[in-house]
Formats: sequence, structure tokens, C-alpha cells
Amino acid sequence: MLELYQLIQLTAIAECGTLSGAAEQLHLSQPALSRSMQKLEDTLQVTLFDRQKNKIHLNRAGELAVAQARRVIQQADDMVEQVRAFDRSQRTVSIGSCAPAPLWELMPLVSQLYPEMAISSELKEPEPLLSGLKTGAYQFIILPHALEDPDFFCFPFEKEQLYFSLPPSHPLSASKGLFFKDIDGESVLLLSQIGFWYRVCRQKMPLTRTLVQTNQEDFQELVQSSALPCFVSNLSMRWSGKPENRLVIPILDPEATAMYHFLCKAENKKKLSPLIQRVKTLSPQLSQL
Amino acid sequence: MLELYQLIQLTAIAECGTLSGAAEQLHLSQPALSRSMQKLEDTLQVTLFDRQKNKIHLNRAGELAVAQARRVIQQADDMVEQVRAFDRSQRTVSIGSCAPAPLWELMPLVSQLYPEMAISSELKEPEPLLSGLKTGAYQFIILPHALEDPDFFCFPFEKEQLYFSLPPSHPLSASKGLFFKDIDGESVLLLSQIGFWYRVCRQKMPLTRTLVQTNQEDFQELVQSSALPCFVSNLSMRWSGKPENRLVIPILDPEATAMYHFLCKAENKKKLSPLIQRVKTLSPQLSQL
DNA sequence: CACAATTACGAGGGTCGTAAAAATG
DNA sequence: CATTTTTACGACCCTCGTAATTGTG
Repeated sequence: MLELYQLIQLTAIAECGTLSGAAEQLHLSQPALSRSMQKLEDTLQVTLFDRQKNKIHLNRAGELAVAQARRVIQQADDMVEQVRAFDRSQRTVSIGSCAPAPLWELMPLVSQLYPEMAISSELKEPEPLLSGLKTGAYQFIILPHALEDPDFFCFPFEKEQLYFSLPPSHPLSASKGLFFKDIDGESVLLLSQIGFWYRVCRQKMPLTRTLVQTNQEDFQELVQSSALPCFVSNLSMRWSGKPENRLVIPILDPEATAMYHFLCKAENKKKLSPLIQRVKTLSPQLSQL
Repeated sequence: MLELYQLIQLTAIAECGTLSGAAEQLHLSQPALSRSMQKLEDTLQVTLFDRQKNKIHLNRAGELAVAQARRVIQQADDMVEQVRAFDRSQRTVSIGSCAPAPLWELMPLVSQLYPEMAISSELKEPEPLLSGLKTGAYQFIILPHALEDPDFFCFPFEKEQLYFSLPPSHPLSASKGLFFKDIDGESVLLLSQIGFWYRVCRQKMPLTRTLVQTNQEDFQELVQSSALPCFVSNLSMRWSGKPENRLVIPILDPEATAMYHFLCKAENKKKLSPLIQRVKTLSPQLSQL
């Protein structure tokens, strides 16, 4: 019976050129390898090596066998990897979101409902989110708008309203409301990992220089110590509190408001119904729309 | 360590749907198969089966594993087949010829020069012979004409001249020479496996009915007992003798004469030089052309 | 009670390593 | 004489089969 370990040994010999070298690489004794290859030749009924008393090397049939063996081994490795990846995907909930705020509510909910599952989340633009939902890369996604499509189940569950966070010294800090264009041109502090908001910010404030901070603590530090404008929202303030020594001024553009929608494949609605029920309890009034 | 026998067992379970059935198909006990699959799950670190106390069936990861296992097994089978086929091809000299007569001289020569090699020969038209020579299906071929091509080494080595074999009772049996058209329309006895001569016969004698005999002895019997014309040649008479009670009349058409050429790949000329030398000794005067 | 799957235990086959032999440069 | 391969022999691992257990329809 042909076995994989024989093929691995064969390819090792092809790489090392010598039995003893391959044996060492395989953590095996030379005699064991010698006998193993003799047995391989028996099962194939083909001589794979030119043997002289003192040296051995692959003949042409052996070279062919090595090439074929590599393919078989590669395929076996692929099998292991694919099965493991599939298994992992079965054990993890993958969430795609256009922005971080919805995840702050959703991830605790998911981990509570599926305590044995791992949770992975990604921030992407709506378009890659949708294609990921189609391919099954995500169990569900969060978009900043509704999507009417019979293939998907979609409902709104949370609203985010953006504000400028300004120091008292800022000339516009007394405003009741501001538009993006009012601040456009000033340098603005931003956190990375804010999803589609970064695109909104760049589009609405094309003249502004964005000082993007990767580290959350660095960002907080800069907000406190600088006079630069930054952004907060109703949701960020719910989770992190109102920034100290700052004035919070609503942004009046319609783009400063996002209505987050939960989307899953229609075929998965039933399986996800426990989660969907819990998500709807977060904001009963929105869900009734 | 993943092994092929485990994959075979896995696919057998997928086909049978039950452990006991698969065990029987594999000529194995159920407990052995049960443990083997547990070990497979260990090495993959993935659960492949839904287990109830009394029944077992593949889960989704298992289904994926089965599909992948089938591919691996198929590839391993292909490897065995390809290596064996290559080995066979290394141990056989494959000759392609447009007619049988050249083989009568060549095959003994080849088997004498390469006593350990098997010999396989095929009769084909020149075109498939050439493509077979290019692909390596033949080590060398015999064409009824020359071929000037730098990729091939080509030389003439034998001439075949066709004759009509007629019974004394035939009206034309006293002729010194005949053309194909003189006999066209009469029924003619033929052997199968005469290569390109069959095409020549059909083209030059389109009105003739050919009575093709597959069996050599049947053919000889019919030649003796019937008054039908048939063909012989200088070469067939050298090997089988002049037919008794028959008159042998040369055919005067140029198509009744073939100059057989030996062709091999130019790159193989050196390797085949012992054979080529021997073939040239068969007819020194031709080889000097 | 027949059937299916798992666990326990002993037997056997196969691969392994060590030791020894043969051959080469 | 060091290196490489092959053969011989004994040890051990691992798979196998039988038997027993549990659970189901």
C-alpha cells in the first residue's frame, strides 16, 4: 500500500541527494530510509534509483515519481489546511462593520449568546462588506444605510450622530451647531479604525489635514494637550464619556448622521434569530420602522 | 501523521454511510475503523463526525474532508499510474511503421540489439506516425518516402515492389507487367494490417471489391482455393516464399513501389546509432544515397 | 433482540534503531 | 580510513481482531 510518509521520504532524498542526508533531515536512521524506499519500489513495481555499491541516485522514473509525490503531498497539505480553516470558520462569528461603534454593543451581545464561539470583526467599506457577506466571509454585517434586496434580511438598530469636539479657546466653540465646511482647512485629530467615517471626513473636509493616531491612549493624550478639533459621537460618549475641557457641538450636515443597519443572508435569518431578537431590544423604536 | 489509508477509509465511510458497512467493504473490523477515524480526527484536530450513541454521520467539516480526500487519493493513483507507464515506456521500443514488411527485418534486429527491451509496433499512416514520433510515442518510424527536416534523421533502407499474384487461369496471367487499372473492378483478396498499401489499393483501384482477411491462415487458404487476384511483393516473397500455383506479375505504376525510410528524432540519433548502423548494413547501396 | 458504535485487551505485522558487512575514493 | 549503502536482528509501536459494553429502534 502506497503511503504518504514514503512520498515525503522520497522527496527528502530528492532534496538532499543522499540517503544519509535525507535520513538526518527526517530524523530517521539510514537503514530505515533505505528499506522504506525499497518497499516503495516494490509497491510501485518500478525501480526508482540507480544503485551502485557506494552511492545511490534517482533515475528518470524516480525523478518523475518525485515530481508526482510533491503534488500529492501538496494536495494532502491543502486538505489539512482547508478542513482546519473550515472548522475554524464554523467556530467563529465573523462580523463586518462599516464603523466601530456598532461593534461596541454587538460584540458583548454575540459573546453572551454564543459563549463557545470566537468572534472576529473587520472594518470595511460597504461594498467589500456586501461581497464578504455573499461569500460567507461574514455571518452578518453593519451598513450605515438600508439595503432593499430579497436575498438579505436588513433592519435598522442604531443611530450615530457626529459632533465636533472643540477646546474652549476655539473661535467657534460657542456655536450651537456647525457644518463640516466651517472647520475645513484646520488640522483635525483622528483615530484610525473609524471605518467609513474617515472617507466621510475626507470628502466633506477636503482641505483639512488629518492627524491619524493608531494608539487610543496617544489620541486621548493629544486631545487633552492640544487645541485641535476632533470628533465624538453620541455613541462614543456613551462608552467613553464626554471629553473633559471640551465643548461638543453637533454637526448639521446630513452626512454626520448614520443609521446603522444589521444585514444577514435571508437564508440565515432563522439561525440568527436569537441574536436578531436581542439586537432589536437595543432600540425598540427603531426596529419598528 | 496523515496517511493515505485513513483517507481511503474516510471515503469508504462516505460511500457506505455507516461504519459497519464501510468496514466490511474495506475487509476490516468496525472497531479498527472506528479507532482509525478517531485518530484521523486527532491529526486534523477537527471533529469530522456527528456521533450519537448508536449512529454516526459526517458533519460539514467531514463532508469537506471527504471531498478533499478523494482528490488526494485520485492524485496518488495518478502518480502510480504515471510512474508505471513511464517505466514501461523506458523498457519498450515502440516502432511505428507505414507497412508491415519493414518490421519483419527490423524487429529481429531490435530484439537482438536490445534483448532486455520489449518491442511494440503499430501500423499507421505517415501523418499520425510523424506526430507520434514528435511526442515520443515512437522511438523511430518507417515512412514510404523521404522527409527533409532538420529535427529528424532520415535515411532509406529498403525498397518494396508490389506484384499481382494471379492464378494460371486468369486471362492476364501471361502478362509481363500490369497496371492497377488492368485489374480494377475485379474482386481482390487482401490481408488486413498492410498499412498504407490499403489506401494505395483503394485509390488506384476504386472499382475493386476488397475481401479483407484478418486471419493469416484463412488468407493463405483462400489464395490457394480461389481464382481471385491478390498482392505479393519482393519482401513478402523473401519471407513467405513465392505462392504455389500462382503467377507473379510486376505492377508498373510508380505507386506500386515504396522506398522505406527510417526516421528518428535528430536528438536520438546518437542513442540509436548501434541500431542505425545495423539497419544500414541491410542494404549498403541504398544507404549511400 | 438485532444492529450500530465504542472501549478493552491481547496478538501480529511493520517500521525503527543498532550493529555488522561490503564497497568506494 | 572515512563515507555511503545494504543486510541482519531484536525492540517497540501501532494497527488489527475478538470480546464485552452501551445504547437504539
